[in-house]
Amino acid sequence: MEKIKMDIGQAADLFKIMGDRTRLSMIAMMNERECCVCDFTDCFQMSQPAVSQHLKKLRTLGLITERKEGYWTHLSLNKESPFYDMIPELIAVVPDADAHVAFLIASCSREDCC
Amino acid sequence: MEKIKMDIGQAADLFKIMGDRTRLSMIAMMNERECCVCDFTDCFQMSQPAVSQHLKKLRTLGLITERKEGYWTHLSLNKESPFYDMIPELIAVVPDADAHVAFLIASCSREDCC
DNA sequence: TCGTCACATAATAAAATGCTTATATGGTTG
DNA sequence: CAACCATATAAGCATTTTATTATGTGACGA
Repeated sequence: MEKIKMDIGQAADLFKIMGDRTRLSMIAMMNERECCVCDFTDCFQMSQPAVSQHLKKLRTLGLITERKEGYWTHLSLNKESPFYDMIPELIAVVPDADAHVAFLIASCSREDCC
Repeated sequence: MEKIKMDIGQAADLFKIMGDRTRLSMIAMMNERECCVCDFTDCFQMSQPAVSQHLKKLRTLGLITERKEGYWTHLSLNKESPFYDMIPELIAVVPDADAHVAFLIASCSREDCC
């Protein structure tokens, strides 16, 4: 196991990515289970390209991995990321994150996916 | 003791404020000890007004309190803030935060203050 | 009382952010 | 092959962020 190398600037980059309600929710949801892109377009009240661009930021930071299957793209937190271990701990600090995630996941109502 | 009320949007606001290297460092330093504004102008390679504007954001979120004494303004994390309990936990998640804070505090080299 | 010190505020400019609509892409299905 | 579906990318735009320089303010000390 390699030693994690991270300076405070990289930590700030992670906080910055999490400093948006939509992305924080996405991360918290993926912390619970693998999610399809369509889950996110279902959950959040914004256009599909807006969701896609938030995902791009998560990808650029190396936070997520994808698995394509038929029509759908399934997203997970990237186990190889140096941030991977931090994420559950950061989410755990947020009061009522569990309830919020449960609510969001319940509102992903596609039957033909996920 | 009142129950903390916080939705995910407010948590995102906190992450956003911490999503800047300078402010994250300031918060981590104040998590260690009370700091003077001059500590920050010493530590960070930017103008005094830039430091002042970062502090304004921390104030606007209600994250800090001040104590004036002679020339100097001493800053602490605000115990009344709903975020107060979260901060040490969030800082604890950042690898090597301790070493970084120690380095920064060591570089605050005023002898007539703090 | 006048200059100085720590700090805040104003004004401004450059860059980044986050949305929108329109369009492209690549696998799927008929 | 052709239409379709999930998703990405491009382009445009308003807003926000973050720095800089210049200036204001109020406490302190000679």
